[in-house]
Amino acid sequence: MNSDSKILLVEDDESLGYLLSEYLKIKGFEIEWVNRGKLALDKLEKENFSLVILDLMLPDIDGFEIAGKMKETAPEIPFLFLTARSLKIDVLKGFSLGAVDYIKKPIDEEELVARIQAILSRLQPAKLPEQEFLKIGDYELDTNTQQLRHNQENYSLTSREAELLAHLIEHKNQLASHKEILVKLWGENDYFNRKSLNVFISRLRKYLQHDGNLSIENVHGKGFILKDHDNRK
Amino acid sequence: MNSDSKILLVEDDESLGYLLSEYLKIKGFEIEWVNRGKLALDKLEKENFSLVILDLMLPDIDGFEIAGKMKETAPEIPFLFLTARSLKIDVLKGFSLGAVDYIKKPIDEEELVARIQAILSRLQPAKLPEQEFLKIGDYELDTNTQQLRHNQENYSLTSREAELLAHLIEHKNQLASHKEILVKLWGENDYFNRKSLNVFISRLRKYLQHDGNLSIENVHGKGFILKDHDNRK
DNA sequence: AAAAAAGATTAATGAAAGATTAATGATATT
DNA sequence: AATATCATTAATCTTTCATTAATCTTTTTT
Repeated sequence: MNSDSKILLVEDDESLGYLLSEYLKIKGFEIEWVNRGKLALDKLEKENFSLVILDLMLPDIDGFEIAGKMKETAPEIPFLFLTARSLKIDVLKGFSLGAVDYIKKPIDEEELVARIQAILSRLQPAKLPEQEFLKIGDYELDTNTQQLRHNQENYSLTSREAELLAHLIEHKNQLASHKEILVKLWGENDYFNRKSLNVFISRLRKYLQHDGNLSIENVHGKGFILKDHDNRK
Repeated sequence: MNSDSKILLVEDDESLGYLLSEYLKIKGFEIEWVNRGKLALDKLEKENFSLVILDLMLPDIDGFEIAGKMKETAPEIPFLFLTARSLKIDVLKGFSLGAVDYIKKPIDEEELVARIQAILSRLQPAKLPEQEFLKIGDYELDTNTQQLRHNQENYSLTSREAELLAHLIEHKNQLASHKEILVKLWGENDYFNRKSLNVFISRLRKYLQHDGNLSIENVHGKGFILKDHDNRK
C-alpha cells in the first residue's frame, strides 16, 4: 500500500532515528535513514524519494540549508520538518522554504504516520473521475449517469429507480428490508412511502425482465430480494 | 496573489471567527465565515471554495460530519480541522477522513496563514494543462478562439457557450451536474443562473444537431450528459 | 373457506423541472 | 449617437416523475 513511497529520514538522534524508521517500516513505508545533512544530500543525488523528513538541528548542515539546496536540485520532492525548535520564527521560516508540514517534538508516531499519509495521498495525480458500475446479470448500472445497459438497450432511469436498483444490487441475494430501503431513500418508513416503493419495484421488474436469471422477489411483510439464479457468478 | 482562493471558515466562536476572518482577509484571502454546520453545507452547494477550515465543536453538525458529507458532495475540496480538541483519537480520525491538516487551538495566526499557503500552493500543479482543441463527434472546438468547426461550417461561439461546451466535452458521457457547471462558470448556483444555463444548453443543441451521434441529454434534477453514441471511439 | 392484510400492476394527477423562443438591457464597437 | 453583441430575464409550452388512486392477485390469519 505504501510500498511505492520511499521516505528519506534525516535525524541525528540515534534513538529517535531508529525508533521512527522502524515504526515507519512497520507501517509499510520504505525508509532510508541518515544522520548527517551531507549524507542526505548525497542520497538525494542518487535516489528518488517521495518525501523527506528533516530534523533542524544536525551536526553538520542544518535542516533549513538542506531544504534550500533541495529547492534547487530536487524541487519536486516535498519535505517536512520534524524538530524540537518550536519557535514561531522557525516555523514560519520552515513554511516559507516550502515545507509541507512542520511537526514539533515530542512526536506522536501515529499522528506522524497520519500526516505523512495525508501528504502522500495528495501527491497522487488527480484521481480519474471514477465511474462506478454496478453489475447484475446481463445488466450494468452506471450510478453516475443513472443509465442501465443491457446488450444494445439503454434505459435512462429516474433518480429513485437508480437509487433503489443500486441498493438492491448491493444486497444481491440478500433481504433488503422495507424499513432499510424506506429510511435510506425516502427518509421515512410509513404506509404511503411503502405504497410508492411497490410501484418502483414493479418498474424495476420490467427493466430486468430481459434476463431470465434475475427476479425481484417479495418476502411477505419483510422486504425484497433481488435474486440472480445464475450460480456461476 | 491569494485573490483566486476563496476559503470557507466554519467556526461558531464569534470572537475567534471574527478575528480569523478579518486577519485572513488582510492577508489577501477571500473568506466566507459561517457559524453553523448547516450553513457551511449550504454554502458548499452554491459556491466554489479552494479550502474549508472546520471547527470540530459546532452547535448543530460537528466538523467530522461536515467532512464526511463533503467527501460525497465535494470530494475535490481540501479541508483542515482547527480545534481545541487535541485528543489523539480526534487527530487520527481527522486525518483518516482526509484532512490535509489538523491544527490545535490556541492558534498562532501567522502559522495558520503559513499552513494555508502551503496547502494552496500544493494545489495549483494539480490542474491539468488545458487542452486547446477539444473534439466531439465531427466537431472541433478551439477554446482559444471560441470557434466551433464542423466540416465546412464554422461557428463563432460566445464565451459562455464555449466554456459550457468545453466543460461538457471534458465530461463526455458523464453526468455534468448543474451544481458543478454553475459553480464553475457562473460562480453561484441559484435559480436564475440555472434558468440561464438552460438557454445555453438549448443553443448548444442547435450547434451540435448536425452530427446525429451527438446529443445533450438531461438527467432530471441532476444535470446534463453530452453523449456520443458512436461507440467506435 | 372467508376475511383481512399485503403486494402487484397500471393508470391518473399535479407540481416541478426543462425546452425553446423572444424581449430586455447593459456594455462594447463603430 | 447609432449599432452590435451577448448574457440575462421573461413568457410560454412541454416533459418528467414521484405520488396517489384504483383494481386485481396473492398470502396470511381467523
